[in-house]
Amino acid sequence: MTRQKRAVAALLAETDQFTSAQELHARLRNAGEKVGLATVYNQLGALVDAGEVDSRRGESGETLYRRCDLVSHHHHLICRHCGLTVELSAPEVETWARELGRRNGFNNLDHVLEITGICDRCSGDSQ
Amino acid sequence: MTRQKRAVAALLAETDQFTSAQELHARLRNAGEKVGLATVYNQLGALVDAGEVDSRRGESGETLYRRCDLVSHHHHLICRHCGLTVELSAPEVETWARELGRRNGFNNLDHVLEITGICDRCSGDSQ
DNA sequence: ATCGTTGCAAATGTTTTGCATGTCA
DNA sequence: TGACATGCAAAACATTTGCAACGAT
Repeated sequence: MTRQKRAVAALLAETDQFTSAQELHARLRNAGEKVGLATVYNQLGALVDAGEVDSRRGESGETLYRRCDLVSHHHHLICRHCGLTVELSAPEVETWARELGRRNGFNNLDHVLEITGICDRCSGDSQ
Repeated sequence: MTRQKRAVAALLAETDQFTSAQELHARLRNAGEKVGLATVYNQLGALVDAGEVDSRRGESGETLYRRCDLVSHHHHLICRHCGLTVELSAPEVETWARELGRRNGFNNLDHVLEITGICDRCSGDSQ
């Protein structure tokens, strides 16, 4: 358990939006933490493998990371404006996806579902 | 309407798996077509904007392209082994996603759903 | 002391861009 | 001809890797 490991974990714990490795690294640097970019990538990869962090690809191609609130399989509802993220359980969709895959002759099914929109806070604002 | 434009469109027409720009370019070259990589990217971008081609990000980070069969909003069921792709309409999921977003105070909802699995052909094979 | 972690710098791979050239209409 | 498409080479990114120095236990 190194200082860098702790720093990355701590930053993720207080961030509830999907964030790129580059940005997390920049924030750590700004906060005075001396952490290498490669280490940030390393840690994020490890945390994803450990199931403690979710990752997804942003539109611009970078990988975005966020700590997991739900332990089990879940989906995200994400505000396109401010990045606010709500984690969703969706049993109906799970069943539906598995069933539909099976009906098409597929095994070993998995799926990714992501809902995006503008949250009420951002809709309300003049933003 | 240039020769290159036609070549890219023709290749996409006869390809029904998601394919990277790099690979499409390589195939065009192998087929004797003289097309620049930048032009392939250009064309693919234009076709995506025109709604004639779907794009998604592969696991390794590149963008994959495939001609659209369905004009309207739809989803994909993709074989992780051979890349076989089935286009799906899923009204239940559309409604569900919109409703769930609204219930969380989101407007302007959109979503992405992708189901992956191993198709029967690939399951059957020793592959 | 040992062994995994770190972090720089360089490599990798994809996509974009600048700009001179070619080509369609 | 005149505007736009092309395509090379170089730039711009995100990410990975090699490897020597470092630090936790």
